[in-house]
Amino acid sequence: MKVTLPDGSPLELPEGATGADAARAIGEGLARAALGVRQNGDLRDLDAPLEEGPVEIVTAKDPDALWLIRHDAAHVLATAVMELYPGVKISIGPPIADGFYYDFEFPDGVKVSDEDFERIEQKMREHISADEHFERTDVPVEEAIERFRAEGQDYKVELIEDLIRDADPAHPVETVSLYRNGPFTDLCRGPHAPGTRRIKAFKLTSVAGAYWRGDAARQMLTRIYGTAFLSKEQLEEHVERLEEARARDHRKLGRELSLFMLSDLSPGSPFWLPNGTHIWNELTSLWRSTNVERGYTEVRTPILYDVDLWKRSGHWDVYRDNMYFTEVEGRTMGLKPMNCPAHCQIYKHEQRSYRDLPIRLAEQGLVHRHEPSGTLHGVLRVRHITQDDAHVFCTEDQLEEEALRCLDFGFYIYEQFGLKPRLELSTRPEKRVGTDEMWDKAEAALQRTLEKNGLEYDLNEGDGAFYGPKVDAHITDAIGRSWQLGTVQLDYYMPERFELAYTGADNAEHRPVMIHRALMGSFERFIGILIEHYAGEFPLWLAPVQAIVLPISDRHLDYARRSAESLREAGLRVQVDERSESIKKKIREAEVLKVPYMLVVGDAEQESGALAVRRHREGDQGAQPLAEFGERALHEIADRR
RNA sequence: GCCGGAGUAGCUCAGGUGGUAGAGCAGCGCUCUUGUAAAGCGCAGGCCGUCGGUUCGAGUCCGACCUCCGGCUCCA
Repeated sequence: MKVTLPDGSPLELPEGATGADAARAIGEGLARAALGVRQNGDLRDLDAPLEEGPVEIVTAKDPDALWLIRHDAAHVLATAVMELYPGVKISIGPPIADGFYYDFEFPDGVKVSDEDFERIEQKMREHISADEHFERTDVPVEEAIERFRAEGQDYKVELIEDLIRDADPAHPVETVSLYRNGPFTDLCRGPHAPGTRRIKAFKLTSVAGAYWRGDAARQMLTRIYGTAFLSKEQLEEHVERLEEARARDHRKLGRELSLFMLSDLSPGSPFWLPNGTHIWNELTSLWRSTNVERGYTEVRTPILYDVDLWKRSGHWDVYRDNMYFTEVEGRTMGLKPMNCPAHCQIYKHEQRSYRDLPIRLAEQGLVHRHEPSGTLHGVLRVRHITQDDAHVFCTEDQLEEEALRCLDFGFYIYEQFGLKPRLELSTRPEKRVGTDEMWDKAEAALQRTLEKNGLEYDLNEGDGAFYGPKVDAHITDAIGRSWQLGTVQLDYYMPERFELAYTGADNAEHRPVMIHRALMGSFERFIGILIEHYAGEFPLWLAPVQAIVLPISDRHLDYARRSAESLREAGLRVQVDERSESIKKKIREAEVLKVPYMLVVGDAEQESGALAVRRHREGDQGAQPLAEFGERALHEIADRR
């Protein structure tokens, strides 16, 4: 048979040759380095028979190599756990972005914690040094079911039964593949590296609960996470990267830089300290000025409403469990979890003409959502949420144009911070309102908007809001979690529920369409993301303390104070370190607090009316006249650099 | 909400098998008056998350609850 190598050169092999044969034919070194083989875009076992055509030998250099050995490592983990914990049931164990995991159901009363890792890792090492071969066999489904049932591996039985059930009737599933390494056999699609020894470095990282099949109504399994690499150095680098990431965790920086605090007395509700409030206020003023520029008008609405409003809006039916209610004088009131019903009230307050549309109402909307206790996370997931919310009321004809404006606005905002979120288009869910024509139109409008502007996005089918499709902007935090920032949602439903109307040119009543839109998402989350994005080293315009004056000794205090005062008058946030500490210490502390400018003043500066400017991280910039420094700083702020 | 782990001074952390708490940094006081990442000495600081139980005696053992951490489900 004939195969072609990536460089185009042909290779003649005997009939039934495998990837391993091909590698050996090319060279003994490649044969040793080979982990798998790729044909027609599929990764396959090295000892699987080849097909005619192009072939690629996968080695450690291949981007898929990590995926392979992490998958191997998951099997080795299960091997070790099966030996150490008789009676354990195994479910699934895939490779993931940073490593792998395996989900187990341990026998009653057995709890696994990270203290058990050493023992498990030890057992894993034994199986790795034995270099157990991954051997694939394809067996009839009945046989596989029999086998796993006899072993009491109910999850495997369920997996196979589902495979059969979900198969395309034209191609029923007749066999499944099993992979055996040493004493352990697992239901597995493969592929695997030739042997366990290819796992050069691994480490178990954490244990956690995980629902079987991701379904909260089903069994909670124990998930063991780990990671694996092709060399010890890679593993060490990975551990280092994790530590660096932890250093920019917004919860740590929030405390160290005195940005916000959290209290047991109001879980999920940040207290913004003076430093954090400065950042908040800068964002507010950016928000306010850009909203005005783009034709929005700002409104303010209550946070507490009669429950009738929530019944009318549909929130009572679908969102009640996440809302806070209180009773006053026999009347049930609910804290708003969203601002849309409030803005609908404002829309309804006046008679509207088609000439008025689009009406764009913006609000720093304070909403409360009772987020499940286990989901709270610093300022990224809170119960007290201040959205940079807006609702655009427009005609159907205006919908596409308005959606585009919203997205464009979002990008403008993200650009100010150098953020590059991923976009997701979510389409009609199963449970929805409105006609198919409406959905067709709304989805097409959003999609056209994205594509016309050459925006890349992932399609998230069936994940839209019950009233309309949406485009979300997502961003990843320091520890790899993904968060939704902005959202643009088209809505035909709310105007219906609230009987919103406008008089058209035809003098008849028409129903407007609504766009719900938040760009930062919430100030809380956005600031959290910014803290991590900048690792606490904010650009000058956001920095809570923009400059700190550091007198060399007490006799320079007066000049220090006067300099600070003059810079404050120019509009800068400036402090003075008045303590009788050494200049070294004052500098060190200002550096640790990531203050952008340190202004050292001693005899020389006092005499010439200057400041010895030190930039955070960059060091001494030399002396500058006070006025000149002020000018430069103000320019830097204006440019939002 | 679910599974697992944790809660000791403002912060970071020590306190085998029960005998009424300790360090560094921060804070305060004194000395030093300093030129670009930590001067020295001293002092003060804790209902050991909350409530209940076991015990002569609980930071340590048991239970419940609260909060936090890592995941899962859910979400801006």
